[in-house]
Amino acid sequence: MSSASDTDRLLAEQLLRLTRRLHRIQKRHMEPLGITPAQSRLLRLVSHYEGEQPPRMADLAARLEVVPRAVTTLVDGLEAAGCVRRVPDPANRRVIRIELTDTGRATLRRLRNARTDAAEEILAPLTADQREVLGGLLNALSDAPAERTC
Amino acid sequence: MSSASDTDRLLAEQLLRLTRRLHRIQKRHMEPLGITPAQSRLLRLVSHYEGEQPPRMADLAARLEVVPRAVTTLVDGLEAAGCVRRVPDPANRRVIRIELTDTGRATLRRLRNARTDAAEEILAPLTADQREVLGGLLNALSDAPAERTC
DNA sequence: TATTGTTATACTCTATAACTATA
DNA sequence: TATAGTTATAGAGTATAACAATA
Repeated sequence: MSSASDTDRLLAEQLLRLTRRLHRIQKRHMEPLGITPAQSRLLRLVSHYEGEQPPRMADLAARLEVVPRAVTTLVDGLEAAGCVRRVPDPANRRVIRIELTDTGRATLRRLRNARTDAAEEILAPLTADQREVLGGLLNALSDAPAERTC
Repeated sequence: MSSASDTDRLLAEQLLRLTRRLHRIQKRHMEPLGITPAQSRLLRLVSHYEGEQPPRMADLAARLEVVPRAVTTLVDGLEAAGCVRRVPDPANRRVIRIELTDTGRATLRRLRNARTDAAEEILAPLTADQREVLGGLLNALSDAPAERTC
């Protein structure tokens, strides 16, 4: 006997278990680049602004769904690695804009392979069709529409 | 233009983003019970041994896919909350077995609602059919067969 | 007074390494 | 010598609260 809420709890549990594995795998693939998974997400987010005005700290926090304080630490790390630059906004001197550096762009290219390898490793058991179905379901589950990769 | 590896990277990303949300939601639902999500997982795992011999620390670590040291802290917390008991194994005095207490069983019952609510909250956008498909895919993705809930 | 980002602090989760007590 | 669990330590990720600078 199993009810619908049994299934739902199990689903949530499997989701978390799977993601713990994915996180471990990503970390392992990214370690040689000196970038943590959270820094990688932030770096890619910054790259999405290329061509527009660079994002503010607050923009990044909102898009990552974390508090601004969390972004400070991530940017500290990326700035120390030379991947981004803090640039004060002349129009509003409270605002700091985060610019991608050439090093950052190079790191992103190397990161792409690491992320691909990690994704392949976790998704290996699924066929291309199944991956598409999974993508559709995950899309339906997120409030916001999917972010563009690369 | 998007390649298969684009899709895969995006999928991994969505998975992690979704799970960060789920983790936040679970935490919020469990906070009133004084139990963290990781403690909740351990507590449920211990309950799966009811009727058999209680699990050793090493068993729990293996099943949770973490190092034994991580289990020590979780059991510390659950023991302080009165949910489990450390019982030395008389047959092998290096071994410690983790027994569920009545308080632990009561907490599990209350936890069940919290976990259901959290799961419903995150799965709300999906129909029952979609949830079933998702469950199948997640099952295919895990090496080990799905753990029993409850 | 409200906004932006920071310093200060803390907690969860997990890891590695070295140690203790058994076996 | 190998095993089971611990103490000690560290680091990633995230949070809240108080604060400085600016608007």
